[in-house]
Amino acid sequence: MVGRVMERVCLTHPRTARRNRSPAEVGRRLAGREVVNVGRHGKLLLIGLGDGQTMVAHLGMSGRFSVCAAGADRAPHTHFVAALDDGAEVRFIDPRTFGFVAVRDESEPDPAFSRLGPDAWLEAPEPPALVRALAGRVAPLKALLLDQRIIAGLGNIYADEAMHRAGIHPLRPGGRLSEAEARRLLDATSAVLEQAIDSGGTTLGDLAYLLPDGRAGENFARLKVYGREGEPCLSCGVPVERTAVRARSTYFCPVCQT
DNA sequence: ACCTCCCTGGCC
DNA sequence: GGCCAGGGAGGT
Repeated sequence: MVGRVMERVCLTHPRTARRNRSPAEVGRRLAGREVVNVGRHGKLLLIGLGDGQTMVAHLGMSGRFSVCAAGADRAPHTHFVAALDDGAEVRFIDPRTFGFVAVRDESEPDPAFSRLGPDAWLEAPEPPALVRALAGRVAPLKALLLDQRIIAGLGNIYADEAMHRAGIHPLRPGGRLSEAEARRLLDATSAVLEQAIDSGGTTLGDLAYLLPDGRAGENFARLKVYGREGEPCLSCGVPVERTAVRARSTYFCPVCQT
């Protein structure tokens, strides 16, 4: 993708372009730009365009990117299409429109983009730093793991998986995590993400998430607790339980996680 | 620091 | 026909 030029860019849905003034503005500012580098911070995809410009995208709940031939059939809910100079098209498909595609200039920083904590995969904190970040917090650890200002990149599935792997209960007050537990949690986070990445990500039954070539990720079969309410814990055999934290389903083993 | 809302497909 | 899924913003 690096070195490709987005010759024509078309956005149609106002919600997909909501981080800028209009779909037309995003299209206009991206058209003709070359992809200089591709990065990521937490759940934000960062496409460097040079000259202080960055294309920023978030998949939200149901968004996915597709890279295909320019003439290929267009899936429903295709809200962004960029025609590249090699004949391919990059498309953003997002039924629920929780995702977005934006363009920003470094000279006009958006506060919403600058509050992210360290990336969970690329720059995970050391245990003492995590303990400090959680000090005094009484909110359940699960809620704090979903707070992108503390650690960026964990969503509902991987937060549950990491806490299970670390043997820590999701309702534990965040401030009551020892340094040893913080180390276990960070090691677990790293292992859970590595496995998910190696597996191509977690495609659920709704097929909302797919790889850019259309294949499904294989990580669903490797989940230990998420979506397994009532099924035996793979470590101890006790039924996995489900509760709600901040209106998010939270799966855990009542025996393995303390 | 918490609650509500946004949005659609799939499912009961 | 109504409910559920959930990342993040905004309001209280």
